[in-house]
Amino acid sequence: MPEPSEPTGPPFAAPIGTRDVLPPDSRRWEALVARFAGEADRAGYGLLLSPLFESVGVFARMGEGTDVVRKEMYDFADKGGRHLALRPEGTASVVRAFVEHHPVVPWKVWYVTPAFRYERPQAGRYRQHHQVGVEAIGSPDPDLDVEVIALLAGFYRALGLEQVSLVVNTMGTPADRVAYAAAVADHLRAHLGDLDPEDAEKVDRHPLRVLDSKRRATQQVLATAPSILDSLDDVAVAHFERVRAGLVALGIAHEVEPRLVRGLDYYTHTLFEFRSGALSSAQNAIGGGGRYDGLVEALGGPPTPGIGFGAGIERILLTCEAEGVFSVPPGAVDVFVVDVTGGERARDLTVALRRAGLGASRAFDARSMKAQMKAADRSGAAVAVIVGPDEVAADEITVRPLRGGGDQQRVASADVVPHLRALLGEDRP
RNA sequence: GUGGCCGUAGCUCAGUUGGUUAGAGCGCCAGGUUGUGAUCCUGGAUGUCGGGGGUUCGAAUCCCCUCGGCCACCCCA
Repeated sequence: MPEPSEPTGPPFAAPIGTRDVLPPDSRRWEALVARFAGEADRAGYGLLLSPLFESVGVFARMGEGTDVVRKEMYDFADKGGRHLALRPEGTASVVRAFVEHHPVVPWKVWYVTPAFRYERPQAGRYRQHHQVGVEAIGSPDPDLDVEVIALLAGFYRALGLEQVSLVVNTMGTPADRVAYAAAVADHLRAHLGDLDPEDAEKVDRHPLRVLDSKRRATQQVLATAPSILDSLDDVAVAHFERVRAGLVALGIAHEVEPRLVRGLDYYTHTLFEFRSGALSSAQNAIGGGGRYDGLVEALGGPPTPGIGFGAGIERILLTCEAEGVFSVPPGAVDVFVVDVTGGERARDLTVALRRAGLGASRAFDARSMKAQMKAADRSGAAVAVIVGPDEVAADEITVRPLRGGGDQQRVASADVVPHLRALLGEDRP
């Protein structure tokens, strides 16, 4: 027992950068995930469930030079001394599972998962955020790139979002990528003194990351940097052309941004990012991905191409709010049982109604009828079923519509379920 | 990791140049005669003013530390 003089209050709160999502807000999450699942299912993608933590090496394959690997991972040693890490993004685990189970290709899966990164939180950025995503592994066909991009574009559209733009780029073949990185590094080294100091540090470690720097000094140097589009081989050009043609054919507006790099090292060929024009914060990337034709091999599998995307649930919901779309009504049961005879009848009737397929709730603690009716109203139920001494004596119950009018009436106990079904509509179970 | 702003009831916020038992709206709870919600009326509970320390006769108000939130950089979803 705390001393009266000691400060009270909860000793614990959700860790920095994390949050609880409570009802009714969580309804939006349910609905968003259900919508995504629907889109993915219809495109032939199956749900993949995989562990939230992996050997740290699985994620390290994202690139030793990336921030996500270098300083943002939640890694730890378990009691057996294994070096593990909480998933910082979705793709690596999927690829690991692919290598482990060698399914028939193309392997098309979707997922919904938390992702953990040790960063300073701000608007639209959390230490635990959540992503939905898909991966399609085993085919180099550029039309698969188009399918994946179209899937995400269709998801945004299904939510009602309109202020979403798509930028695409290509990193070319793995060889192109290496050659281009070298060319960029050469260029940057030639102008090392003119670069922003922060960016200058990255030149050796990760020259491509410098390309999308927003720093003014660096921008000057970048103006004369070589473009990836000039150093692609024929295969890469053909791939990119086919992807763009597919997007055009499907009416998916997009722009080519040759400086688009994205944070993960494994990308080859197609790279894309969806941005919201409705978010005021700097965190406007609401989904992105690309092709990773070397990653399966890096995780110990045979040379196998792959492509996928991840999309951030928090940011998507922020965008929906900003655009005023995808509002989800609060959950509601069909029936609320009010019992002022002690509660046994409410106990039995709610379960009976649920067994009959109806949504039913009730009040507890033997509260007054007024209080129970208040709770009934708050529950969102369409009707209240009232049980009092009179009803018990007559072996009846009272059915009272709570919205949309209609008079209450007494119904024989045996007829409750059919009566409610009729009242609630023909589409009821 | 760097910098700026902020932290008062469950929620949104007032709190005058530091001055008596810290307020409002919403929400919650209970009443408004004997069994009926959403409207209306009345009443009530809840905060040791994020936490700790300091200055002062006196601190929600000033100072320091700390925790947390927000915003920008960075990075990304």
